[in-house]
Amino acid sequence: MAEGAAEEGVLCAKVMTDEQMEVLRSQISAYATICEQLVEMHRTMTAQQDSLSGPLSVSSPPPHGRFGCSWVAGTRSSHLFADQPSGGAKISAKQRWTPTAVQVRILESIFYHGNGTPSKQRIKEITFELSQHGQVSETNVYNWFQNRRARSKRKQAFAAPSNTESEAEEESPSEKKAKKEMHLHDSRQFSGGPDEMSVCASTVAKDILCYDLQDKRT
Amino acid sequence: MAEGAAEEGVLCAKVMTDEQMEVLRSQISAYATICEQLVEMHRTMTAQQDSLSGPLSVSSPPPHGRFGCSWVAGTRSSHLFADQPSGGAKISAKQRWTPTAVQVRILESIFYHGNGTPSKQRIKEITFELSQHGQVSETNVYNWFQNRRARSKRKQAFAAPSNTESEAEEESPSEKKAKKEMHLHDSRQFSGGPDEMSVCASTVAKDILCYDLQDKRT
DNA sequence: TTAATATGAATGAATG
DNA sequence: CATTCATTCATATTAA
Repeated sequence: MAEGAAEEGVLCAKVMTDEQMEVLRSQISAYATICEQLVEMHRTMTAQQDSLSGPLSVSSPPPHGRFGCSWVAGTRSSHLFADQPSGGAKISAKQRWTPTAVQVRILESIFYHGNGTPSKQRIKEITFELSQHGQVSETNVYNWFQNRRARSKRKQAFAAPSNTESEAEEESPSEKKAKKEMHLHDSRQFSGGPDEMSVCASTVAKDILCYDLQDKRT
Repeated sequence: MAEGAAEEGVLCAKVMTDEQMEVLRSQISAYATICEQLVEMHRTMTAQQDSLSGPLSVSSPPPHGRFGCSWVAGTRSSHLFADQPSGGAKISAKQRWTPTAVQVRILESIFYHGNGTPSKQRIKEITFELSQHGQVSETNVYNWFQNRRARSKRKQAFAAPSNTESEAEEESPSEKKAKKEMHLHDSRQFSGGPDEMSVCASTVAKDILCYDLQDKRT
């Protein structure tokens, strides 16, 4: 259905009232926030499972110096196969590190902050901070920044050419995916047009709704 | 980008187009669904935690790529009505590039021709050629070759032992259909965990939940 | 509809 | 740093 909005003409100068806009914005934002909060809560709760609430056994929380199996941090575990004999050695499954949502957020934030080349020292710091939210190693952080840089750059290179949006083909009227390269920091406001609202909503404000949600769980 | 459109005050009987209405409905509905799923997951997890507490030491839960990444970070979904600029309403567009038959043929041909590593420049050329037969981006081409290479390698890994080995690749473009071996049902039971052997339980639980969740997204 | 497969895309890690 | 590899995720397509 390729329509170039030619018959529109007016181009929706205004199809929604401010009130409607406001309401919708709130609604969507609320949902987005709740979702995000839930994910975080879920993660936190699971982490807590580790320390407290161990009626059966205690299973050694990360003692000191060296954490047991740090490299098996964020095993994604797609399907059911997670039985890991926690005995002494079973290091047969080397899953790659998977940053948690919080970790990603932190990393993105730092990256966005403008440091293209974190020094060794900086890496250490970041690693430490991230370790508060999950297992990480300095190598992970290092790789992450490397990849991040490369990716950004390549995206830039690919996005440059004037992508003549010709007519849709009869076969694949698909649209090029546009990856968001925006790292919007915590701006607690929903300013901007409707375009922004979806983005803002998912990154802003997650303190208040937390309790609200906990109450809601029936 | 705040595109104004706020001080009109038309107040018509109909302030939203049907398309916009539809989009918003989908969006909100999607959020609602996600929230629902998350709440349920959280609740179930809480129950699990209560009954069988699995004090695993590490292994953060994986609310990551499965779904978390896709809607929290990814945002590949429709951008609300962020397409008012003459875009009209094609929110239900496909998100994944699907090469046309002709494009596939060309790609296969090039691939077979022996270019294992198309350079950036080569990518551009190929992209241009393909664009004569449908929409493509350089990223698409890049990914295609990446995937093609990996796939060839993998397929080759299995079928080779007792016949003409050291072969290049299958020349037939549509000869990639091959058998798939089952998932490795490697039941690795916890064998000899002397002490800490309560790690598996909770992990399994989480996996189930995760799986459940991802399955439900429809 | 559901399950299985094929395949485009995302990304951590490795290599030069 | 620049590319590439390997693994996994998400979705499109097809089969049961």
